[in-house]
Amino acid sequence: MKSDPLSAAFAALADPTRRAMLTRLCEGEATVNEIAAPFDLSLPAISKHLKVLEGAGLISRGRSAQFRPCRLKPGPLKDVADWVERYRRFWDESLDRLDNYLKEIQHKERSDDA
Amino acid sequence: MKSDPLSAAFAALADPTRRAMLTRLCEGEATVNEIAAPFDLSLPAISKHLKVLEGAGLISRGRSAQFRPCRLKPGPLKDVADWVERYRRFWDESLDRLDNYLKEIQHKERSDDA
DNA sequence: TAGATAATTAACTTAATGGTGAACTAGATG
DNA sequence: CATCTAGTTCACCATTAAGTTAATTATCTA
Repeated sequence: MKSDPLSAAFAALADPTRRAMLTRLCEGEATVNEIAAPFDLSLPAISKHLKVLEGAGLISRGRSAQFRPCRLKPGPLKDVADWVERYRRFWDESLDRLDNYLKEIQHKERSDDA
Repeated sequence: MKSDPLSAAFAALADPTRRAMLTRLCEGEATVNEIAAPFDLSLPAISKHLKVLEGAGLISRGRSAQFRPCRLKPGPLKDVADWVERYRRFWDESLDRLDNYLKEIQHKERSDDA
């Protein structure tokens, strides 16, 4: 993994387990065991995933008693969104082209029917 | 790397070299050597990066003579944008909170002055 | 045909990732 | 104090990633 923050964010998001963890944290703070519950993974594996998310700045962790509650830190998600947004015109254009193509096809088929 | 398309897209984007390649392709089609030029990397390394991008569906490659021109295929970028967008309210909220916090601080400092 | 150019494939090294079980730390509670 | 709960760290293993040089394929051109 490269060390720049944006690369770290993308790398952290490249794992479906970690994305699911973030989705879970949308509902609010959760302990490690709560986060672990849906996954068929050992606790050390969960702990490592959380460390990756924390390293990317996507979550932060507190302490209360023997719990280490995690919460979402959306900063890097905004950076990812900003980076990707610069390409919006391309997919908008592509969809336009697809749309035009489909219309063209339909038009042609209608002419064929006639 | 996980095999689902969204994970593949995030993983492909987790490398600054590959992100720079995509940025280059915003300007239009380019050959492998053109893409390689700005980087201090061997051609096989470039070739591998392009294969990762192609595998993630982020570029497509044609052929004309001995050239293999690459072009941007923005589909997966839209999927990434869609995934990340679901978190927008969180960073908006955070910025709101930061904004409120800063206003509070300023207000407090003003009271201190008084 | 011979050789130059564009790019990929092969074989290999090194480092990082993702997982495990076992041992450990910290705090709550009988 | 003894023990249970929450979670991390350690030591290890298998797989994948990212890079290299050398060899190979495909196409154009003298």
